[in-house]
Amino acid sequence: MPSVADRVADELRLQLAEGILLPGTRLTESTIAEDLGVSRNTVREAFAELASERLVVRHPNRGVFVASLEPGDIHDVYTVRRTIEVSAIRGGGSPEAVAAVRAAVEEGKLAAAANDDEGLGTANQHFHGAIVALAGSRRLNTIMSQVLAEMRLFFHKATLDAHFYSGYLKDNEEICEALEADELDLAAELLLAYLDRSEERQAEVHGE
Amino acid sequence: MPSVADRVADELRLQLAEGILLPGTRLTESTIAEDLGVSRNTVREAFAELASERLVVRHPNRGVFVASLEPGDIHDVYTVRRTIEVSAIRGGGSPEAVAAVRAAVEEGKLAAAANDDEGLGTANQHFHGAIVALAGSRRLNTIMSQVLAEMRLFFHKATLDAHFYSGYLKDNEEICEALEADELDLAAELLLAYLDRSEERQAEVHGE
DNA sequence: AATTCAGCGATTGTTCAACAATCCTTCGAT
DNA sequence: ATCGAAGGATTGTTGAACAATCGCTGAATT
Repeated sequence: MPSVADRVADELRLQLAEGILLPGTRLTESTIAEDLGVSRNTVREAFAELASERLVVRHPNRGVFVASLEPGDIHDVYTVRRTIEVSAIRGGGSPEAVAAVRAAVEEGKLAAAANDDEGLGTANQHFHGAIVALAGSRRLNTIMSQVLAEMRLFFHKATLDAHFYSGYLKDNEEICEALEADELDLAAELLLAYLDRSEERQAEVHGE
Repeated sequence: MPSVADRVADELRLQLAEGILLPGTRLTESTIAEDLGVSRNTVREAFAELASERLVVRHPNRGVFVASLEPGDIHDVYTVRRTIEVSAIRGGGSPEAVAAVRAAVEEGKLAAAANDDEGLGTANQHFHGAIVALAGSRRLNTIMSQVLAEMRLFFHKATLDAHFYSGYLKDNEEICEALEADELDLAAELLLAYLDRSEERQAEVHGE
């Protein structure tokens, strides 16, 4: 039932997440229209959607390019994450919402046991998504999922280091435990420290 | 140099903010295309833009309608505002950013002296925009401006009461003073209380 | 009288073809 | 080597067309 434009956007989102389309790549309307067997106009609508999610940047009269994050953007993204995630965890959340956080932690453990780096990454994203979901706000959830989608864009460079996420497992476990014990201030503190460290690493990998 | 689609979106945004287009109104592609002298396809792109800002809702195969916020949405919007604004004010901000907050307060005073209800409303929005700007994050700023745009949609009912904003002046003054005195916790507390009260009022006006 | 349903009109979703405007590049002139 | 002008490619925008879908009207049925 989803419109064609939506499916085109989905397909592109997928290719962006998979790293098939790397930051900076130019997306030509006509070629994508041909490749996916749709009209140029439809591709255009899909582009508008992706642009509103910052996955893609429009250069007027020049075309759309896969968004590439500069150091400033990295800090900015983490500022958003600190704001939203820390606030969400400070508010606690329903038992089901907390259970979702726990589930994400376990998902990460399983992925680690299976040596599944890809799975580890998505588990980590689920974890942080679940944390925001604690606030129970539809809008915060969509904001967060957009931010996470944006981050996937430049995670590909980061994931070259196979052990990139491995250290996060313990952090997530600790944060989750504090949350479950209703030690919200502690949980918030741990989360904040985690985000700061994470930003540092990203800056390293991405910095010049 | 802005594209035609952008100008169409701007025009519609204006009409939405002005209350010319009220929530629930149906927007027909062809009539808008004619009215503004552009192609239907271009209107379509503008719709996509507005939909991504939640100013407008797409009902597949039925058309787009001016977004109308239900009670749940009101709470949701205020949840976002509490999260972002309180976090921003807790972080303090550069002297210039604080000065911008002060400027918005004075702007409100002037509007009040001139009995300019409209001006009072925009001054209030500037105030809260300036608070978020304290965080110095581009993304948080755009998120906030979208939220404010969303709120303008249902402010029209609220503004029927001419004294709706009048009470806010003192609040803003106090919050600003606390901020200038670097009493960030106090400022955050005042802001939070203000937002809670504001949500209550909105719920009253809008609630059934 | 109320209900169901077929058909109709209007609107959206999508495609296609065209053209102006703009940008990038290449090539030639200086 | 620098500069600028022509050329090609791509985007921005339009207009027209058509299928799909929705909501409604009005007729047939119970």
